[in-house]
Amino acid sequence: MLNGRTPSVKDVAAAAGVSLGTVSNVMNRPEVVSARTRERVERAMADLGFVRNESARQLRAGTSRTLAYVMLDGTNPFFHDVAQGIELAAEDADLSLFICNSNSRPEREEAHLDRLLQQRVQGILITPVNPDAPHLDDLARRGVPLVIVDRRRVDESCCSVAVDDVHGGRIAIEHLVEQGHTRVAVIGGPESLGQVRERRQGAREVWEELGLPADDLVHLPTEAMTVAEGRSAGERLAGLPARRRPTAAFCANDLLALGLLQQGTGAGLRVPDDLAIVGFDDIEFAAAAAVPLTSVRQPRQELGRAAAQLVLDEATNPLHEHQQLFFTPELVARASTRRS
Amino acid sequence: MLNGRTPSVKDVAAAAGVSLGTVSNVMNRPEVVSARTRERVERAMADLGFVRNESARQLRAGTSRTLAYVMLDGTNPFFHDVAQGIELAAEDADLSLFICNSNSRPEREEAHLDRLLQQRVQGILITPVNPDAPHLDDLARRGVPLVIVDRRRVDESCCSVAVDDVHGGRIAIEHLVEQGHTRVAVIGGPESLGQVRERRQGAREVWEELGLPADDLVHLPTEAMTVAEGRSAGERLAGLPARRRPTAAFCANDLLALGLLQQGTGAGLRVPDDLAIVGFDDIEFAAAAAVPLTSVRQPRQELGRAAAQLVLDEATNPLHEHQQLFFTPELVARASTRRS
DNA sequence: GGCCGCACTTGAAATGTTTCACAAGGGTAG
DNA sequence: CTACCCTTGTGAAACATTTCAAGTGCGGCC
Repeated sequence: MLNGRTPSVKDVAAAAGVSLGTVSNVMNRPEVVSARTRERVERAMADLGFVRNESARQLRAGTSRTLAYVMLDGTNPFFHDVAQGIELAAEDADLSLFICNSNSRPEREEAHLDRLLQQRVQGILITPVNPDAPHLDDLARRGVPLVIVDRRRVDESCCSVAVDDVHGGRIAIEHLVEQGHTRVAVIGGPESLGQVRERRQGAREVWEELGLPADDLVHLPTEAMTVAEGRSAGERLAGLPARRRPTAAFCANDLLALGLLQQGTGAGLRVPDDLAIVGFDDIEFAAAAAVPLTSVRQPRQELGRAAAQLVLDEATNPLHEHQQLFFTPELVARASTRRS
Repeated sequence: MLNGRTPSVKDVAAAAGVSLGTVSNVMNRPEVVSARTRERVERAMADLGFVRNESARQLRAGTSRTLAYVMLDGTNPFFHDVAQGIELAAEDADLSLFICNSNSRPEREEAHLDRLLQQRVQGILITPVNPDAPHLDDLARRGVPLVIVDRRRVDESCCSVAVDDVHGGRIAIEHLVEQGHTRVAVIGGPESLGQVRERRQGAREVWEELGLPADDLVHLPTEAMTVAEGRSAGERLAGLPARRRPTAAFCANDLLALGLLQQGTGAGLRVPDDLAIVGFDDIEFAAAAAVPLTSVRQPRQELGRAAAQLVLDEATNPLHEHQQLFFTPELVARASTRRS
């Protein structure tokens, strides 16, 4: 009778000798069906190996049971920690999480968003290539709950969860100056990333406030935030004339810092004595580096969890108002800046 | 007329003055509809901001456009590289990829599989906690295309893609012995992981073949394959009496190796002079460690890509036969074993 | 003029679930 | 005995799409 098909509620109903509606009730409101029938239906389900068809459920209900996170860069563990935080919150709300990766390419990002729209996901969390891109407005206009993670829009037209990057830049530099450094490199790029700009801005602010000469805060731009680019920055650093060469570096993220660390030690520098290094994000590998890395810690999982809560609020609470959540990063001092 | 709803084909049809069927044709077989009508329909779609409802499509078509990968441990970058390979293949086939993470917990794994079944995904790729678990049989019996990644079943009852772990263990030890080591630690666990067993088995085989005393291959079990466990193994290693203490360690994965490396250098050991280290997987951070790590390289992305191709074959080719794909790992020698 | 074939379009059926108004039956209060 | 309620179960409608057999109109050909 099933001739190979996967069984449907109809088959279960037939097998248990009840109506469709009753089977549905067993699944969705078991309290309204008598113990005897319920048992009979459950038995039939087990016998037939029934599995509810989520598409049909969703079609009827008009809403899916999934959230989605579009991450910016799958090679950076930071985003996986954020995703983990989201997943925990999603699990609590009994939702699935769809994880996508734009790999910093706007066209991939758009393709993913398109798919997610088609899937009618309940809400979208995203660390966008460009938080002010117009296709994000489209989403908001469509009424899809949307939260921007680890960035924010200038016009605050949707929720966002981020860290105070300017402050992060400040505490990194304060720490280095406290350690006695007076010539510091600031490494990061591309300039199009708001975070790079803000972290550097924080650095510059403090530098100025401390009355240090602007020339001694050396800006080394990179093309991406990767280990490889960190190494390349290290080479450029080594190429500077000795009297201009910084004794410390503040990297806009930990991957850059790890690359720099590797290149430096490979070239015979002692860290931190010849070159002190501060990273940003405090990914797990920062602490596990052979010279454990001082880093500006972002509450990675917490970021994700908070973002998920915002998106759920937007999805379920009619009185929802957009919020810009801010976390304050902290400096975690480790061996890479500790004077021996 | 739409009163807030998101527009459906029906609305588009009305707006364009055609029937439902025609709108559907514009989307799915544009060649059968005249240029004029097509244009009119497309205009209507754009005006209304129509987005196809994937649930309805899927319900009618009976098949979804998604694959899923259930990874074992989200904190290990290795699995993300595998996922990346799968994603590339999925993208080529115009499919979405659902990424889940079981975090090595069987109950999370089952919960994820349940969900995926409900979603009627086209195929499932999984790095299971236990490849021989009966719930995997269920999937196969249900006819869901299934590929096991980086493990294999003893009964070969479904496709799998893996690396020859015994061989990996062999080349790691061969390399260390070539470098002159005659007392070597083998670090890894828990024993329930087939890979740990096989990598160690390869190590033992070579050790024996070379006629070295069994006692000098020291087994240090760990509770998990994490950086933290690597550090703890390092402490135990340091606690051994000097004349029994190995001069080299083969770790069952790179996270352990990184932990060991960190603990060792922190305790003042010189790597590789006092302690040589070989890891396994060759994750990106292995090369980027401050003492770049010698590692047994798995073709991570390739593994994922091949697995995706197998699952697609099973999903689309009626003549599909289960295959056990094997890749041969290679040793990548770096500073952590190079005698200075 | 009638017929055929072609290019395009239509409308209804089907997919699997949930919901909801309603029915049936049994118990209870009046 | 009746009227009512409560519990339990029913069956049809609705969701948005795709598919397919059938229909429409048109031009050409005999």
